Amino acid sequence: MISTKGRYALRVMIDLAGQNTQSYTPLKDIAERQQISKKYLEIIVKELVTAKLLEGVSGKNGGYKLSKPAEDYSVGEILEATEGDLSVVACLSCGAEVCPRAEECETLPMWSEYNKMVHDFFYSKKLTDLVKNGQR
Amino acid sequence: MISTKGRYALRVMIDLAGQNTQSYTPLKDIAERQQISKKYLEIIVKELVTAKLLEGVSGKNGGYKLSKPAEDYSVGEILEATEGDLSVVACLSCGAEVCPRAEECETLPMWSEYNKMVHDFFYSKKLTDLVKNGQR
DNA sequence: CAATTACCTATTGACATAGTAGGTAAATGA
DNA sequence: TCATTTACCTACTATGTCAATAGGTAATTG
Repeated sequence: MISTKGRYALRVMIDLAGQNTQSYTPLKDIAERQQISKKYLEIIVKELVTAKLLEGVSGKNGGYKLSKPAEDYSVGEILEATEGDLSVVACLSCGAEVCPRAEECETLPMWSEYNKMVHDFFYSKKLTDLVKNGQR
Repeated sequence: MISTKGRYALRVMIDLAGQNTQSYTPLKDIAERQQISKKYLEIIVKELVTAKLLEGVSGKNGGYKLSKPAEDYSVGEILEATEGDLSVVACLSCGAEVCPRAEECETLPMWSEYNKMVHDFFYSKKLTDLVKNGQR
């Protein structure tokens, strides 16, 4: 289940993709437009900055902007920055210890297949695909 | 993320699919074969019985058995019985209140598409598909 | 009637989720 | 220089879920 964190992150990115690409947009404006608590967004946006998906600047006329062209973002990278690993089962997570039953596990092949499907879905989906859908 | 509950449920079902279809298999045996705490399995199996996927009988020679032929089970129905709704975002869950932003939501179409993909994946996957994979 | 089995209620510790509260640091414009 | 605006930082909290464990009762059979 995708949590609000990842979903809000996506909405922030979509919002920023619709703004002027040169100037910085204050979080306050985004929070108002998206109807999301600004305080909570601070946490989320911070993670996006850490992941280098956004740039932030303090002070008057400061705010956030995309760190690359909107069409270069996949939904997958945005979700992973906030939700962490997109793995669908624990034993396929990045840092997971190797399961001793892996060889004989009857369900592992299905989980791998599912994992790949989910990964491919979100990485082939681009941020700009969403903006277009919304404007229709 | 699929939790242990759903994953264990699936392994119980696979285990039972490999047993005699007429007799009842005690949970103790399944727990030993699958290396899962019997106490924890009790909770899971109970939900499978409630969902009519399994039949249980008390007493000597009692235990559990499938309530229909193995090939008639989809992975989806087993997961939903234990994990609850397979919905990938809160606003697409069964009993969710209608989101007031649904009309203008730029992300909803993608979540719907994702939801359908996940649903189709698990409902087209059959219990017997897994057993075959494991025996290979 | 004793053994075996399912079935039932309650509790626990650890962790995640979805925030809130109240500050400090940096940049700008007057 | 200084007030304002903004990001950035640390800490806290309430609620809920996960993954079990504990200790019973009820049903069935030999």
